[in-house]
Amino acid sequence: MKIITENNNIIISSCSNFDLSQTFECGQCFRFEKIEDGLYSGVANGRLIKIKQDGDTVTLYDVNEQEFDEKWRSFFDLDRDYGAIIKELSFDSIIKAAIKAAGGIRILKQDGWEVLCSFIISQNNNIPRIKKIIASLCMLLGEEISDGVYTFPSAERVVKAGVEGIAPIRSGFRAKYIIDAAQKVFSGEINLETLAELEYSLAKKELMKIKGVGEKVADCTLLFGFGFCEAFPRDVWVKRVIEKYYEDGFTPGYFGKNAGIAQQYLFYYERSIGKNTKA
DNA sequence: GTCCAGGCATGCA
DNA sequence: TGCATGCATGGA
Repeated sequence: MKIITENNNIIISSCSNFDLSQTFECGQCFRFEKIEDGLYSGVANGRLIKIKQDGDTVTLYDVNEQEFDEKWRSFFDLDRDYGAIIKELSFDSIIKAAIKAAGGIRILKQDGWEVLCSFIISQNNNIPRIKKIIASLCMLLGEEISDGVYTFPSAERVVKAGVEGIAPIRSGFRAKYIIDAAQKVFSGEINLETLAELEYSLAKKELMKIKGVGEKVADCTLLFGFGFCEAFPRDVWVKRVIEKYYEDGFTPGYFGKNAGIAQQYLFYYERSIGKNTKA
């Protein structure tokens, strides 16, 4: 991997195990959209960013070196050796096939509060609608940083809006969960600043104090927002994979300390099969 | 009209 | 501890 700055763009070349479309379309984030082939735009780290991939070259537009080092390097998880992880994980034919299909996924290090809130919204819901609800939450309570572009609202803003206040986003029964999460985060009852320092099981317990946060939402939050790669969210797709291919041979801990990354490969893989075989 | 969607809270055995 | 059911909403 080589990184240079050119015309206030960051150009990353020889970038292995990094595929933008897999990374943005594996369901870990909800605020990035494809503008054209290989070009994505979205809001993260409090700003709008455009990013493009051409072969193994990735360009971040309008980003200087300092901002890249402070924010985007960790956001795209560029310092993790995915090659080594893939090698370690390639111990059965199923995960091997999943890696073949999804080995370019990077686990994005997103804002913890945003991830928590997003995955509360995700429950018993479909991805297009999850995106819609999040977009309208941002428009309703976020900060407009440029024309029609909004940041994700703070927990404080959400608490102050209340269940009635967020009614326009039409999140249904999840509204009370969103408010409970915002209340606990804003009050400090749950401290997201120090959550990453806890042991995985303790961090998970903390998040599950929130109404509407069960094992799956907690695991997604820990994996996508707090760097806990051992978190293995069991959603319907992954449960399907386990039942279909592993039967009884699957135990907690099967994928080890990078179970979360394996989970994303399997999730993407199983969904892509569905898409390709739909006559 | 019916079913489903990156689940969870609740009640009951 | 484990299992069935309801839940808001919108698209297929």
